[in-house]
Amino acid sequence: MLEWLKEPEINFPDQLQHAGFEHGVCVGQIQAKAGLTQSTVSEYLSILQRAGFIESKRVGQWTYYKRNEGAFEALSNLIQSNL
Amino acid sequence: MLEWLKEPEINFPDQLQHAGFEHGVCVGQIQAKAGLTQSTVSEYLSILQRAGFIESKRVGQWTYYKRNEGAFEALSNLIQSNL
DNA sequence: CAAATATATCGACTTTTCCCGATATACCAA
DNA sequence: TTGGTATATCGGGAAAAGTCGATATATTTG
Repeated sequence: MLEWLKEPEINFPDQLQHAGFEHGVCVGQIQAKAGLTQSTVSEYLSILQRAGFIESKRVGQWTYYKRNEGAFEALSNLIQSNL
Repeated sequence: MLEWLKEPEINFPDQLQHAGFEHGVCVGQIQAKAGLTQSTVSEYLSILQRAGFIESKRVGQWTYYKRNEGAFEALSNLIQSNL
């Protein structure tokens, strides 16, 4: 999912017809692509958010998730310096 | 354990009296510091080795493990470029 | 407000991981 | 070769993570 969110236009072309990608990709799109149930994907996304790898933005009835690039940079640096 | 192996002299001073750190630190030393059983530590180390993070060298009845710094560098780069 | 849609949360079940004791293997010393 | 020490492997029980269906919450539309 994290890799998918790197290129929303390529991995979630369906969303383009309804909304842009300013705030990220909505749960339903990710769920469809993942092939897991709605509840599983929702929980998974919330875990990634709590871990800081993605951010969420509620817009109407949709919740959009997008990557927090800083977290990946930080993780990369952490491995390089502390591990 | 991976962090411990960064500075063997500091984290495993006992070993200095018996051997150097050229080949790393032996299982017993790591086990004592970890506070886990011998079997658990042995298995853990073999997993880390299979993953490429450490290398082992058998010397007599001892097996010494040391870090493979390249693996950490590679992981850091992987996160930065692919994730 | 009622129905429809999107997402979140809950409880249970399954799968995986963690960690142990027991035992096997390898090596050394006498 | 026998006994002692160090490490590896095996089998199982406990803990954690993954996944689901059912249900709750939030939002939009009529």
